[in-house]
Amino acid sequence: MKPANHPYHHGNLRQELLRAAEAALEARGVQQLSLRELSRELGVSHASPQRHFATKQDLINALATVGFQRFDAIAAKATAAARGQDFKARLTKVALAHLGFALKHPALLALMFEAKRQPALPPELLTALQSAFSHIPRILKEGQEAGKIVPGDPHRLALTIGAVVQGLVAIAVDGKIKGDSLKVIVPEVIGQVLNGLSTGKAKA
Amino acid sequence: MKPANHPYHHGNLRQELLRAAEAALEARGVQQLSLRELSRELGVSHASPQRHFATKQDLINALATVGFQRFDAIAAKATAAARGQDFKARLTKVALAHLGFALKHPALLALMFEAKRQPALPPELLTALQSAFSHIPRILKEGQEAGKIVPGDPHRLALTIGAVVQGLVAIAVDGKIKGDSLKVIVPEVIGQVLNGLSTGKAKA
DNA sequence: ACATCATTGTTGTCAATGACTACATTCTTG
DNA sequence: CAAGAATGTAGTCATTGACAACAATGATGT
Repeated sequence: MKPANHPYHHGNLRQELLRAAEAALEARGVQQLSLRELSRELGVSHASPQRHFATKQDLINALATVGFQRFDAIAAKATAAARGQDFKARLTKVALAHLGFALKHPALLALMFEAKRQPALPPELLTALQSAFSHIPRILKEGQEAGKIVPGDPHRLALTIGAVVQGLVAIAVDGKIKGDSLKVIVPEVIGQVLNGLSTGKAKA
Repeated sequence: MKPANHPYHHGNLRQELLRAAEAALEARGVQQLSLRELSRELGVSHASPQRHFATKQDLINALATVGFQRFDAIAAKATAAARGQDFKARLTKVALAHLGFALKHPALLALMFEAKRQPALPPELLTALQSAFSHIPRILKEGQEAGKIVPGDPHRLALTIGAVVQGLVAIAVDGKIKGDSLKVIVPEVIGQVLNGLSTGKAKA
């Protein structure tokens, strides 16, 4: 009846739903996320989301998946940009990339980590997740092979750095680190930790 | 009508609600938490929770508050038990206490951190939260005053250690650290980081 | 071209939920 | 022991997620 408004087939509903959902998520939180409200917002019927997300949890999982994919893309770009640079510089770049993402999309990040806790992770979510968390261990492994840091179990070393970055992210999201000081604090913290892991003891 | 079953006044409904809510939380997740279901479980009417928690969010906030209080108590006990011990030992004890709590109550911890993200924190929640996170900075400050670690800004140092512990917690909750190896890994990671922060460079 | 069928969107409905109101029972306290 | 505060109950409402039956569009093979 209203082909002027929109054709019967939206044509891009899935993407729009994800977009609107992310906006609503950042604005009102996960608890307030309502499929029907999203439908209203997009001018579609209340049942149309079902064609793209069988259940509300599926929409949430899809949100988490694209979140991890973006997370991954940003980290990959950061490592690429730092190619050839100092080992520590690369690590710092990736950490900053993580933090930048966290500060830009705090609610999405929270949703991502909540989704990670699901007992049965959807395969795509698992893939996106693994890829997103592969960068730091890879850089560490390279640094280890170059003899820059203590040998030991690479898994544990990655754990240490991963813990630091993850913790920094959690703290930064809480607003405990003011925006600009990030570029100062992150290299400092990374430096302190690397200092404890490095083979040579150059700096004080 | 049924004084045999239970008296008109439950007498302890608030506590029981919190208990049942925590159980349901760990069993089925926050999303599935239902006030009516809790009421049924406790054999009370569907409206009775309102007398104790005006809104569902209030129940969640109360859950988060008791969570932080327990968190705080455990950390306090750990520091007390390690009184007089090595600086590093005390830090490790607190970190282990944090991790122990996290592994015992993963869903509650997730809820706590989600609750922390609320724009307007209830005062009691804020108090409990601040108290729970006061232990590591205090130990660090003591260590700093004793000249064990680099002077610098104490806030930043606390940030570093806090980040590490928080990160370890997040990783441990994911099951990435198998139960027993905690006692090995945590001191190791703490040692590595402290190594980067310490004034003297004793160990390799 | 065009019939067939899968996609995608719509309307209608249902049970469950959180919140609200009016009312009942019990406890407290002056 | 009377008055009122606490606490619990029954009833109701709008909203929600899920489901089913149906409609419109798009794609495919011949």
